[in-house]
Amino acid sequence: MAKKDLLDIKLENSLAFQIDYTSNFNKSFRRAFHKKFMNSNISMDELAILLLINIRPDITQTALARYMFKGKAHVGKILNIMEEKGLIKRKYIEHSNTTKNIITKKGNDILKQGQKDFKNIEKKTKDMFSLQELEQFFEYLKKYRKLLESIVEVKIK
Amino acid sequence: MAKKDLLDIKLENSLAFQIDYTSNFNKSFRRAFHKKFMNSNISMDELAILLLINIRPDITQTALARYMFKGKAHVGKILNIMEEKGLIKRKYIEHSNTTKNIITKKGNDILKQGQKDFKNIEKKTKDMFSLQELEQFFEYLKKYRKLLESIVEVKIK
DNA sequence: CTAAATAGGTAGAATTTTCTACCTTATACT
DNA sequence: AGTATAAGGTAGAAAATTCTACCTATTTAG
Repeated sequence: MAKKDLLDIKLENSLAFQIDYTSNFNKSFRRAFHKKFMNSNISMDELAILLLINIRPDITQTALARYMFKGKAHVGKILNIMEEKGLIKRKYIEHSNTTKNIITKKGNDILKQGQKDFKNIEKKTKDMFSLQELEQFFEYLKKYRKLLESIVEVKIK
Repeated sequence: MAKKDLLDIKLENSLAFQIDYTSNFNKSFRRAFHKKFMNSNISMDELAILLLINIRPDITQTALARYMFKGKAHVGKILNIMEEKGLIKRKYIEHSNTTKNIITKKGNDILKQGQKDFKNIEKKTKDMFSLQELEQFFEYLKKYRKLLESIVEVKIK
């Protein structure tokens, strides 16, 4: 297993490597999770979008992209697929040059299920991390992003 | 800016979202960093591979893949590109069914430069994080990966 | 009022990454 | 020895993501 090997190599002391490693791990997890539990054929990105729209019904596609740190073109494609799947309905708003994404009945059902799955993860999270630890963890992550920003400007298109 | 907006939305309290956000941020950073500083036309992945081979000259392609949490097919392709670029020389070892990747002079020069860039980041890291904080950060990341593992098995092909 | 700059959005090509299947060799087992 | 199983690798298709350029509408500044 990779994890054990990691102990005897210097690279593991590098924060950049650690984050990267976790980042890739996370990505693989998302895929595996999706395959195992999302019987409704929805990706984690799609679920994240449903969650975001649910909280902020008027969120624009560009704002979605910023939250998710993906390109707006990419998010637009995901949104189109979501409409094809019947999870949302896209409606162009003439006087504001934006498209409103409305969660359908089907989308809402899946959202509810997804929220359950999310809650499950959050429960597990709370079992493993105290509130204080969690706050600190967030703080570290934020600090790390700031660190990166201080080296080059990070932006999306 | 997305960062400010993040404050007034519940999703930001989710560890999964935070990690994901940082993960994407990190990826964008790598790209931006590469564009700005890696005048030698080498990607961060390629540099990571050089670093790994440098530490462990006999590392196999599959092991590389495990460290980097990518598929071995993908790493194989990166290695081929690296050979085309003249960073390494790939040499098939008959009696062991493995391919040894040897860093060339050119690869070594770039490695040296890359190590400098890395050191720079590590210096910045040490300015921002105390040793204790860093250890804790690593611990949190490890714990997070364990958390994910407890939900579904995460693996690469 | 008008021109320039900005923000939301889309299309299509290009790139990156993953997945699947397959080949070869080494190792384990009886 | 002989066979099953695992490990290192590769090829090619498929999927995900990014990039570039463009269009439209809105806002801003002179």
